[in-house]
Amino acid sequence: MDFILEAAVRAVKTLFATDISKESLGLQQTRKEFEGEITLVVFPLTKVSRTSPEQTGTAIGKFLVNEVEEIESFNVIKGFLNLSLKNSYWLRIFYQEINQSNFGVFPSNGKKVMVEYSSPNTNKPLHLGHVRNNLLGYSVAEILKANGYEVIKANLVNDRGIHICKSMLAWQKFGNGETPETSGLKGDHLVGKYYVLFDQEYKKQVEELKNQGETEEQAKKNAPLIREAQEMLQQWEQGNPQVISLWMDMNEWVYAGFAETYKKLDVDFDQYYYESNTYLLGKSLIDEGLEKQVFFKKEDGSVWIDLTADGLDEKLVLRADGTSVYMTQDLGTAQLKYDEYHTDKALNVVGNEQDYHFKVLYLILKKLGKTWAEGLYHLSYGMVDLPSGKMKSREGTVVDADDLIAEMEVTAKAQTDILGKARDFPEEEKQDLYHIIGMGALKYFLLKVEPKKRLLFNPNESVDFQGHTGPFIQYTYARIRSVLTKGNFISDPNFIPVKTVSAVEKDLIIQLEQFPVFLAEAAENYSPAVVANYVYELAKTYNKFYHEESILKAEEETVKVFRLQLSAVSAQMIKKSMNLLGIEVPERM
RNA sequence: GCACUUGUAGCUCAAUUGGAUAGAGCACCUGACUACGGAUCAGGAGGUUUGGGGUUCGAAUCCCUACAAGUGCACCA
Repeated sequence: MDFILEAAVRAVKTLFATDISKESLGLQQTRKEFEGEITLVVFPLTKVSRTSPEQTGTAIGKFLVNEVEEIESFNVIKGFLNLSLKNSYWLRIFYQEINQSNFGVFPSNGKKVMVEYSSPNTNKPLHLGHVRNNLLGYSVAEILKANGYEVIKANLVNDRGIHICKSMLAWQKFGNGETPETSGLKGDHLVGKYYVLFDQEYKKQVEELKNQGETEEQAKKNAPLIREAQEMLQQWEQGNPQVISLWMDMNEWVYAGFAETYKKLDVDFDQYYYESNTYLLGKSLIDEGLEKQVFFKKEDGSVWIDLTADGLDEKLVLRADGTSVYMTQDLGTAQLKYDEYHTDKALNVVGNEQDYHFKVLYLILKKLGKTWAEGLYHLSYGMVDLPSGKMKSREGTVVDADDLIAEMEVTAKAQTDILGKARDFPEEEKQDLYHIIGMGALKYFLLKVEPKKRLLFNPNESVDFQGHTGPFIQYTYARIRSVLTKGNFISDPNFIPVKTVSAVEKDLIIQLEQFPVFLAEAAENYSPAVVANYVYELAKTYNKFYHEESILKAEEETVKVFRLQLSAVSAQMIKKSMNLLGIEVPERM
């Protein structure tokens, strides 16, 4: 559309004797209710034209029709100059851009980005909140890849700390040697069971102590179970062989469980980091900071940074006993990641409860003089809430990831059975289909919302399969595939181009042409929701086209071929967009 | 208490980054198949964009203020 802007600049210079920049002009798609495809907003130009918006628009419109070959006609409504472009222009866009194999493919931009996501604790199975994280991280990584970045997907596993010791201790005390094999439980669920059990037993002890006259605070500190857990953590840090061995066993169970869930979610990682390896790393950075006088030491030996000048607090970066805190560790991990990959950007996909932490983390790194810290970004997303409020794993009010996935497949099967379309599919294809549709519904549901907004999930109302949903888009794809098959479509370079296009066809071409724009916007905003909304609009436009124009019974063979080509490209763009969201599309459903 | 985020139809979400009469889906009502796949399409009804000020030719969007919800403010991670 640059040529229109350039012509408009010339128009302003000729008509009003003023130089303006292209950037100061606003082009937008013409609203559906008006004639035309492209609209120039002329309000800002009335200052230099010194006439009404209507007169200004008309003057520029006349100039453009005369000067620009591709512009067919114009109309002015209020301060909006609506331009209609010639059929030949839209057909050229279709044949020379959209219908080429490299359409929508961004060349490498030579930049490297790491996307850290998932980052689970190893003391309990994944729940709906983690699902949102995983889908977001995966999708953003794919979107960046499609924008020409080299992407490294990383998973920082939180495999150490007091919470793991709680599961370990409960297992030791009450587990009777239970394993995933003997219990038939998925490893992460088995470990999670003991995490819950710990909490239950711990609460009992606290109650007992309170009955004996201790305050709540005292009781929470003095309960034998928590003391034992703390002791276990100390032993872990000292390398006690029994504790380490138990820790390794239970972590293995959890990893096996996670691997299964990741597979079902279809997410993957190029690099794993383990906090048990990285938690000590930050200490050299603490020394560095002390040397540079970015940090200061208090009398008790603890190390702090004063961020009050930046409107934040004083923040502890190293304990008095010399052990590392969360911040120490994350400073170290950030440095480690940079040293290994020298990335231009690095994202942390982490919930918005940690907004403050990352703000501080990035600021500290900048103060330490790490220029690469400019490329760090916290992709913060809202919590997933239930109608009853927040999910709490210890109170059993979580929506478990594995249960949810299974339920989605059951619902997908039920829907498919009602419609009866897959009745004679082979059994294996049916199973695949239920998974594709169920996950399509779930993933689309979670990704169509802007990341930073909180998400309400009602487990009692199953996720929709109609309307603004994943299955709607999948259906559109499957139907196109069906038409292409029936029309014996093979992409043939020796086609005869058509000369005219209908209104819907034009809409569809415009929609398709927008793909790279939205793809770039999705990357800029780190927002899969942009892609989700785009592909929905595209599917809707295609469906309208499908209903209004006959493809296989087109008036002429050339028109039929054109419509098949248009359909084929639409299918490709739908598939491509859905894949960016981590959603598969079925060939039939 | 302080800080950050959010507030749009009954419900779930959009709004080309300040542009036209605020758009979709679900739910509700009315239509469209002797079929290129009805998980679709066409139409109806539904709004003081939380309230109040301000900036602007123009505000859901920017500023101020009040309210509501969420999150954070550990020598936990």
